[in-house]
Amino acid sequence: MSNYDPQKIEPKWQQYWDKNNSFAAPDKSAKPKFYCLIEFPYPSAEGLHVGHPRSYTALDILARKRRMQGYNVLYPIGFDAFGLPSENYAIKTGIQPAITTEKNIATFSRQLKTLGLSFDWQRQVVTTDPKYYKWTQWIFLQMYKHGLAYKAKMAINWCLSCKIGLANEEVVAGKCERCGGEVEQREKEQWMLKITKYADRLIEDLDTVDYLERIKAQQINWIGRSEGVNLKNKIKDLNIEFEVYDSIPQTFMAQTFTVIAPEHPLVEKLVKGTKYEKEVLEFVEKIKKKKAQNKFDIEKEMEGIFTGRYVENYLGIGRDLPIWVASYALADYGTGIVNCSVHDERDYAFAKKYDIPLHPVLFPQDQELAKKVKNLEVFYRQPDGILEEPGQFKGMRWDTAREPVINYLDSKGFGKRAVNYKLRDWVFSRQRYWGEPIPMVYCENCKKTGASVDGWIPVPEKDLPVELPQVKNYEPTDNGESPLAAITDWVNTKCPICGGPAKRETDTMPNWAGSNWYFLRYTDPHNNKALADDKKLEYWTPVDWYNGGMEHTTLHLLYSRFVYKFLYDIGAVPKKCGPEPYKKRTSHGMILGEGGEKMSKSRGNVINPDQVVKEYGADTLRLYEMFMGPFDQAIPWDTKGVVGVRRFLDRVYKVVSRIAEDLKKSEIRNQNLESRLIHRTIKKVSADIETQDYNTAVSALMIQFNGVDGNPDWRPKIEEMKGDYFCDINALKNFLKILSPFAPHICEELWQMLGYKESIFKEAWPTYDDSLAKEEEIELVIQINGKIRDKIKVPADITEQLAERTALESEKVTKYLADKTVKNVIFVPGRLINFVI
RNA sequence: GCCCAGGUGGUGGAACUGGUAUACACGCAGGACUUAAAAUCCUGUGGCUGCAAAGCCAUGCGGGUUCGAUUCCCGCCCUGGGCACCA
Repeated sequence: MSNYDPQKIEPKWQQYWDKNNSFAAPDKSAKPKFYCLIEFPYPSAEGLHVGHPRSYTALDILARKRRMQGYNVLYPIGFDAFGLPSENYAIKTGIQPAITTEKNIATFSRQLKTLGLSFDWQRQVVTTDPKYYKWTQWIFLQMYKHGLAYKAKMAINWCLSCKIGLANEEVVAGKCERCGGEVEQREKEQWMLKITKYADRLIEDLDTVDYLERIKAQQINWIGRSEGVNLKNKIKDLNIEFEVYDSIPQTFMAQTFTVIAPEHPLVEKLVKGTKYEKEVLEFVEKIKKKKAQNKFDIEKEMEGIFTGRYVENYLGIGRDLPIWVASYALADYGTGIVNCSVHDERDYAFAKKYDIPLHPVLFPQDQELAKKVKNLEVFYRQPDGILEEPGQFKGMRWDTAREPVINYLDSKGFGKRAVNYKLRDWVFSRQRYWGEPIPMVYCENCKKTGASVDGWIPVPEKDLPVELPQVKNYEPTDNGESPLAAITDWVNTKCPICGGPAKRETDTMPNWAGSNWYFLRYTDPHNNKALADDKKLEYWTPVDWYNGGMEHTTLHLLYSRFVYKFLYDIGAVPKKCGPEPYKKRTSHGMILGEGGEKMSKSRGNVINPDQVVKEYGADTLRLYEMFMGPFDQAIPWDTKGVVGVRRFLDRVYKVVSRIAEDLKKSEIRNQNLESRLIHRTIKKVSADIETQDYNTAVSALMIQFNGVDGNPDWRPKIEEMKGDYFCDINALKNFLKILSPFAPHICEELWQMLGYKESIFKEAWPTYDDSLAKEEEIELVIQINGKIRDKIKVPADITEQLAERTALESEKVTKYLADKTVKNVIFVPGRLINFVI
């Protein structure tokens, strides 16, 4: 009898699977298909993190189970390899990002392979491969042709230390998400993608998919749809009309002033040539500077200045509204101008500060409070508040008045229904080297001749990919241009329309560009003619189950849904695939360091998966990560827990290998020991995998092996394993089969020891008999007034009468019931009987 | 402030649809084996009182509904995640 040695058996089975192509997914099969997906990693120099295997193992378990259940399973892997770290490393060392990336991918691949994950490696995709990013560029061109990609001068978030423009999503609490450095606002021409056009569908179609509720909630929140009215306004003494967005127009009669965002282009026109001009423009500059530094505290530093202008006869009610520039007005939401009233908390505070007249029209029932509202002593807005104005809505509640008021404003021509979103269009340019070149050229001549409106011309599809040239200097420039701008050979090109001199776009795409659509490429990774073949897309898409980090909910997950919908609309993805890319989306929790803090190099609490595999084995690592706690929660690493799991596998190996040996020597007899436990375990493990309760699945496997109260009813105990003894081999086989997705190597090994020639993964997933999965005998709890007084062993299907009679025989019960009247008896079949006295 | 999770032993955590709170694992204590240690195996292990039998108290806090509440309702407190001047 040899001891469990994962270092020996794990590489052996990894090679076996590799050699036999065990997990290759054929594009045609009589079996039903199942596509499960994990977020492909960024191949960082640090190598694999213990967080990676948490998600990968979870879906590996699912993939292996589905194969055993008779599905044709696609479980692919690839690398999202564009990104800043490689480029920053290149800046420091001069080593090309392509070289670093290749090295890192090799490391990642090696590490992933030691974990025994059942990926189809032949379908690997790498986003930095020109054969891949050809199609990333192609998608951009389609967006451009359909008017979804456009260039705009934008105030962008500029990270002073990375020297790069950041999307709103990359700015966290006013700091750069990557480096934590200061972010300021800069004006720059940027390529934008019109994701806002899909905002409604991105919300509505969430109803058709099976995502965790919190994921849906977060996406809806992020998109931030708001319904209201755009009200018409005219500036007094100037022939300028404008609209303001109002999402709570019930109180329109209360509006007494207007605020405009400091960055709004209209500000200049308002004050031009007036005595207010100098002061207002100085104020605007001051606020802009403050905003840029993100040192703005709204509460304390709400600031404003009067422009000297008025809205004329607001909605025809005879009131002129003074127009103020206010620090709290946003330039890029609604129209950047707001009509304000006492019934908005911020407006109220602002008006109080600058002594602007207010006019309440909404009052509480409570007379005391109503008086205070009237005297402008408090801010007030409640759903059950009663409207005072205008006359036709007098006496209506604030909440029920909403729709009638909107209809009224609409019918009077004061304004039109409008919808606004918090979601902004997606800034798609980066002034960086290590990304997909944006396939556009600029031709001065074509702009003059009118062949192109703005001079921008898409690179013809036949010339794709626009390959990234090699550069010597990776440092981005302070003027905000990509390092590519310095490669004149590359920048200077011919115009595809007129053939004259033209210049290439030197910005590159953000690193989400490649991950937007990688799951489509897996279906047909080597296609040269299309991003993927229609037939293959139809067969595999949509993804059946996608697991990934919660941190990607508003970034990658939303972006890729958008891009997919676009591809679906233009027919690049066949209609048969449906309008949503992922049927089901789940999310795993982070693995924290042993102290409960985030793992990081600086804290010195990083656990290296290689080390764990070397010391305890991949099966132990896998099983431990599944056992450590609820899959969707953050959990600190605990090396002691790893030891516990390893002990379990040691015992399994010891017992099963011994049984296998003795079977060969005919010292053991196979006998059906009628274990009910195995039925229960199969049921529990099967269900838990589906609901991602991996921790309780592992617990059930441990109970199966150790037995209830340490008495396994299907196998001999170790001390009984001598001479002539019995084992329920069928139960043993089933145990190994349901353990195998969790700990594949040890199960293959033991399976082979038991004398089977084929891989255990060719076996069918075990079934169970539901009637046997139930307990035969139960402990019936006897309660008196809800307090437990005794427990008796009875058959599980005991009737109420019998249960009551048996219970009354208990001494403990009679003691309590003596000289008491039983008022009521509650019987819960299979659980308890409760006497109410 | 708003949205979403969550709060259970010394630790990670378990508990069906309102029905035995603390499964499984770690740790700890004791024992077996050993010259010894490690490993392994066995036993015990929520708290308090008690020699014991037994009893009482325990799922963040305070109420409520119920024969019975970790689970449902109301009001708080705390932790984590997301959003945050969105008119």
